[in-house]
Amino acid sequence: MVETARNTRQRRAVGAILDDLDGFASAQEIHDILVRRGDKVGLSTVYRNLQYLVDAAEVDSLRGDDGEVLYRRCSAGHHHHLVCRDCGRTVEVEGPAVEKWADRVAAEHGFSDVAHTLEVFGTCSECGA
Amino acid sequence: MVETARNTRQRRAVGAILDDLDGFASAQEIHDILVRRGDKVGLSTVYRNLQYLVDAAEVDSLRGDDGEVLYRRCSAGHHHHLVCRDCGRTVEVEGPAVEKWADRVAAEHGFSDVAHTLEVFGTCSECGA
DNA sequence: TCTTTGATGAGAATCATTCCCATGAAGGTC
DNA sequence: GACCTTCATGGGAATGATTCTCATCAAAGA
Repeated sequence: MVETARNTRQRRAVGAILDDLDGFASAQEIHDILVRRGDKVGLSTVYRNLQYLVDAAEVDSLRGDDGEVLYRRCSAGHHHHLVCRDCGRTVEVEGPAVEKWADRVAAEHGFSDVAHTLEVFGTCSECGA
Repeated sequence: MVETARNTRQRRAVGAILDDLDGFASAQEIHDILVRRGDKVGLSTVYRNLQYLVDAAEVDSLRGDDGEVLYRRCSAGHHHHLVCRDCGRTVEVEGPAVEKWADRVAAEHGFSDVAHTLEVFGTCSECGA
């Protein structure tokens, strides 16, 4: 018998929130939304399911300024984020030049097995008004 | 009378550790080194002084995978880091093209007040052997 | 030496996140 | 549908980094 992830009410609820969200949100925020909405889901369960989704590459996570981890459903493939630090609104962006730069710089210094993190933060046009 | 930062024993001790370190270290690690060395410095004081140094741009900080904040004395000016994920050895690198790319992308999407985080991780030549 | 005032430190407080474990419910099987 | 196995859940405790509090200390100037 093959092990499959169970399709629980709670897992569906977390997924539904992520579908509705435009930008990144913390586990606590997602939990708050669920509670306000009337879905009873434990905080531990929210964390667990977010982690499942991250492992399954269905959700991207990044760390905000204050160290909180933020989550967002994202498209496949390597990309970076332009995030509004006020409202969290996010634009996925690509930077082929950056990828090449990182690889080149690493190679120049003899580093192998290279990875990089790159996020751009700013204030979006709406929040800046 | 002008307000100046006082040159305390504890502040000098934290600075001395940073001078000796090659790579990034956490506040707790720095505190451990001080204690082992026999310098009696409170943990709060280590945090405070590191924060002073960061504010004074004498020290760079970044967040490791586990969310811990790491500190390292760095040269002035905007730069990024190529960090060995095994031994922590760090090379400061510059990427003017990346800066421009980030600003351009942000501007294209109407974002203002732009900042970015970029760190490159890899395995250095020594650790890769 | 004396005074002023920022600096220190020990522990409490905070906050996100993870752990624990008794209970619940998917999903397969008959 | 009843049953069983096993993973999922949840609520509260535990963890761990960081910050806060505040009584006490010690720079640095007068």
